[in-house]
Amino acid sequence: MPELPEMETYRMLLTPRLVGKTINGAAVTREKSVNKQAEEFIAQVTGRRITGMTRRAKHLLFHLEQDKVLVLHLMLGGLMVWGTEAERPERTIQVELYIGADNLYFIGLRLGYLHLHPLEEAERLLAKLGPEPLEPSFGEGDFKEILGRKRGYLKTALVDQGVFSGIGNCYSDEICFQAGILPQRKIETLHETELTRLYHAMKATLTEAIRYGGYMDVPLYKGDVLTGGFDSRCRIYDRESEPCFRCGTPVMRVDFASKKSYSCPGCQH
DNA sequence: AGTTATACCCGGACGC
DNA sequence: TGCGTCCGGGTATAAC
Repeated sequence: MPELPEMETYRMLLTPRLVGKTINGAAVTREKSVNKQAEEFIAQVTGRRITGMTRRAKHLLFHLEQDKVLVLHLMLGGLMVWGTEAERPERTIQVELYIGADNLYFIGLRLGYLHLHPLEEAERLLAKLGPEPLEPSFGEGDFKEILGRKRGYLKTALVDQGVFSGIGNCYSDEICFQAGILPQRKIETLHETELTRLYHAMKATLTEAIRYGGYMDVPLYKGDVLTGGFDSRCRIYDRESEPCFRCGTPVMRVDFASKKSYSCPGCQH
């Protein structure tokens, strides 16, 4: 599911394609995906220029003229396709934006949404999110202090958007694997050196995932060779029973706290 | 404060 | 090909 690296990839790829352009129109085939009546949503985005693209956690923000912002959360299974009318995906499309000669198609918005807010309101809605793990100012000391305040399972804290933002099911497992720590460890049992490893694993894993375009399997546009490059670099996620890349032990799926989680019982402790 | 349960939502994968 | 069934999973919320 789209997490921080996937949304950051979308942000990077869409910025040169959208910023400075004007939304010529829109279509809403699933009204629940937007926060207004379809006609009102279309009327309010049409004619507005896109002034910038930013990301906060798993949210992608389309900044529009006059301090309006479209806040996108893809939740489970949501994705975007950028292409001409002829390249319209053979999928159910919930929302589409017409921008220049191309369309931006929003697909798989079941629980996901594209909400239009005044900038102030959007900021207020996003204010309760935890710090961005890749902010350069987010240091090892901050990481240890924040995690040290929590109890319970390590994985639960990693995917908690109020603790660190943007990490989901896949990357929490990848981070734990890289750090050599089991996701079902209780936070209070983690040693100083393990916290250090987790901090560096978090930075390294997310940075690498962004560099390779995340693990989404549908290209954003025809000829997009970046999106999804991390899929083949996932070390642990969704590899149940396959040999661990580090020690050969079969990867185990352990479900706890109503989450599925993959780890290696051989080299994660 | 942590933990668990539940609702949300429906496309698409799967089985027959 | 067609039709019915059911899963997925981040987030908000409530209850314990």
